[in-house]
Amino acid sequence: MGRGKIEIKRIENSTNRQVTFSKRRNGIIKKAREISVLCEAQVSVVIFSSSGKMSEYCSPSTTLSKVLERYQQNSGKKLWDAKHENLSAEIDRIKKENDNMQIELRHLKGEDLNSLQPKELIPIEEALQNGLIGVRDKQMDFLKMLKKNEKMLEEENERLTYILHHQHLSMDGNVREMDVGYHQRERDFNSQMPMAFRVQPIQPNLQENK
Amino acid sequence: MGRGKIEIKRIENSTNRQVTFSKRRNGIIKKAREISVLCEAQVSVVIFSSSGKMSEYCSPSTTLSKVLERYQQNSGKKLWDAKHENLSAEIDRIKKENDNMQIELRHLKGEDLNSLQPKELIPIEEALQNGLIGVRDKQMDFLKMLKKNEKMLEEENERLTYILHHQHLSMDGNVREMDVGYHQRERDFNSQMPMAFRVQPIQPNLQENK
DNA sequence: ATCTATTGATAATA
DNA sequence: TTATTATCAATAGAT
Repeated sequence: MGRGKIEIKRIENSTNRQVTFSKRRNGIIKKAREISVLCEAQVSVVIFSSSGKMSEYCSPSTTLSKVLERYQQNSGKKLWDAKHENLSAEIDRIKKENDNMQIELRHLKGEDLNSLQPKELIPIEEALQNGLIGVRDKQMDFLKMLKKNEKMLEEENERLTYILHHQHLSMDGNVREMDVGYHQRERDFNSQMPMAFRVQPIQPNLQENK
Repeated sequence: MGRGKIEIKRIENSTNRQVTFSKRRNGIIKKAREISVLCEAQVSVVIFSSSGKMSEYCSPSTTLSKVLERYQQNSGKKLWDAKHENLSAEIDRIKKENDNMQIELRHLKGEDLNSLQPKELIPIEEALQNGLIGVRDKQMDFLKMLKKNEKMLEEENERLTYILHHQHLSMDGNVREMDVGYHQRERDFNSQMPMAFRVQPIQPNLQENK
């Protein structure tokens, strides 16, 4: 259909090829539109030129996603399942990990022990003992920090009291102003100290045995 | 193109519509094939008739999946991401659960405690103590079972010894045959007992404190 | 892009 | 569905 018949094989002339692509692509999309209207068909067309330019057509009654969904149902072929399966496999893997940890946690909390053999209780007991040792060591560390902090504060207090006392002796300054100065200094002292070292309102239970 | 021009609008006659669908579908697929060859284009066509019959064409140099992958890259549109996102969201959810359990486990094992405040150590300590109580209770249960089992065996032994003794007194039977009979009876006794109650070669550590 | 001779597609029909 | 064929539509090559 043109000034001469052409063989259906690659058009060597690049310009011709591009021109022909444009014309035929328009033709295909027009045909797709027509069959959609004439026959109530659902059509999707995706075309990439050799240079990578994309064209598409999709019937107005649908979307490419819907067409492809239907394609998968109809053909049984899988378009995206490689990816889906990867994701699903990962989910399974993580869930299994999850279950194992859940079991381990329950055992450490003393639950579901009936399914275990006496032999299996030993490593759990050891883990719990080690854990308890670790936690109590840490609590002892905190206790030491608190003691140290307390001592520092006491010393600072002493120092400040000493200064205050000397100022009382050496001049007739306003006592209320001195008081403000004292609190200011204390605030600075605390704000330079890392959180963990400050006096906490809550005292953790630091007894070795309850 | 035909015996008469037609308007591009739904063909009311169902038979005509079906015939026209067939012809035009073939036409489109032929055109798709031709542009693929002539212009080195990558084409995918999916057509559903109004009756639901599916037809497809895809350039031989590619697959529908690849075309669609390219489509997504090129257009930025998302074809399957609803599903992907569901799966990805689940993965994220489970991973988070996983991480939390991992942290809990590490804490219970006395690891990574430096990131915790003193206050946070308390529930961990309590959990460990409870766990230890649970495990040791279970071990005590096993111990009691073993003791009970031992006692039963001792009593049975006593009984058998008694019988053996009486038989020695009352008749001149072959001692070796009696011995076989004794072992046979013991085997029956053991095989009727659940696994957990039998004497285990490994003795769990049942001390309250190491 | 636009033109147009020519081929190709297809509507009506069987 | 397939075949025929008169017509219309698409397009190859030229501009």
